[in-house]
Amino acid sequence: MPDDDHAARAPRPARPHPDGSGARPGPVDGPGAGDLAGAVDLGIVDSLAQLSFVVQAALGKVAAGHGLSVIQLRLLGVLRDREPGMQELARHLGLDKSSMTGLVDRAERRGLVRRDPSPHDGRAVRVSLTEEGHGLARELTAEADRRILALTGALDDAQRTRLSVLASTLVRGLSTL
Amino acid sequence: MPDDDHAARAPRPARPHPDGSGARPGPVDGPGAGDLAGAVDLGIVDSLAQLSFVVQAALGKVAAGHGLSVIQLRLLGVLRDREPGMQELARHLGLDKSSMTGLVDRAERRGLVRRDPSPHDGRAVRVSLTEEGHGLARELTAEADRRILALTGALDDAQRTRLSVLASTLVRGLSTL
DNA sequence: TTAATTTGGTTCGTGTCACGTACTAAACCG
DNA sequence: CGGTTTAGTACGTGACACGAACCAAATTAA
Repeated sequence: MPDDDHAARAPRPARPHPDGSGARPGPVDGPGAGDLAGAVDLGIVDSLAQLSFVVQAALGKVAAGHGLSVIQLRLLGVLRDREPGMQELARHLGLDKSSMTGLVDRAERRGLVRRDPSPHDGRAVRVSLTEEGHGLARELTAEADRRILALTGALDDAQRTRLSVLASTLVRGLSTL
Repeated sequence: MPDDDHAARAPRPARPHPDGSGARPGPVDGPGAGDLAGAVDLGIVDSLAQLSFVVQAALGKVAAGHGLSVIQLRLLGVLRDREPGMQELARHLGLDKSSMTGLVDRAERRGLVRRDPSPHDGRAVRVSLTEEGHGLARELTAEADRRILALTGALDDAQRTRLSVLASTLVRGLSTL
């Protein structure tokens, strides 16, 4: 097989799907947004939902290629430039602290991550990447770049840039609440 | 915390995060894309990755609000305008057929979904929404609309439309491979 | 300083999700 | 008719996530 599926694990919608269909009446889609010439517009909601599934699927494949889950990939990503405690890690990933134990346990068992006692706080732990973890993180980053870039194949450079700026603006707008 | 979160259940990164950080050196980011005036541009890869997590988180909260997972929400979404067999359902969701049994079992147990024998094929099953399932699907759709729309708060109408068109184009470009 | 409380982490039990393998039965092919 | 595909299920395994309970160090209060 070329590259696509079969690698398998983690969600990957062969056929995209927002939270459902794809050919639907269009719920909110405010004003008469769409129906330009031959342009497609699923509406902001469906388009973003579908896009998110597509991107997640891409990340899932990258991770699966190395026997990892998306959450493990995220973990490595966070640790690339940080050395947080379990609590902080949980906040970064949006998980409960009790979920972190197992997550880090599994990563540690694979030799990707290390747990060191915090110098300042007797209870705390500092989680960091091992050498192997760093290497893998680099690979994953590169592959994710390639895969996600490939997804934008239908766009020309100008469109890609616009999309990037819009998405960045949106995301920034949230974190800067 | 500002935001809201706490609703809780199912994956939901309160703080966005692509595959990791957020303040990173920027891996591939091709040419000298970013750094326009005051504009932010995380690069196409990071922006899409982060966006996907944000959207997924939003969908996760919608689902969690009704005691569902994202995948269950997707299931209901697919079934809104379809009455597929287990196999076809698996294709739509990008899952293995063996995963479907449990997924549908749980949905059925909650009274959201029904399994009827196919009239034409003695082995096959037709999965469909119950009345309750339809009602819930409608609610979820409406809430997802609201939530995702809210995410785009940092964008004006023109930007929202552009984002929608670009995302649609990207997604369409994939399904039309 | 001691007592009470907050904070960082782990443990445990439960439920969901997804996989792969194995298996039954109906449908199809030759 | 016999052999093969096809639709679904059953079973065992492992990852993931949660909440509640718990310990120990750290911080605050009395």
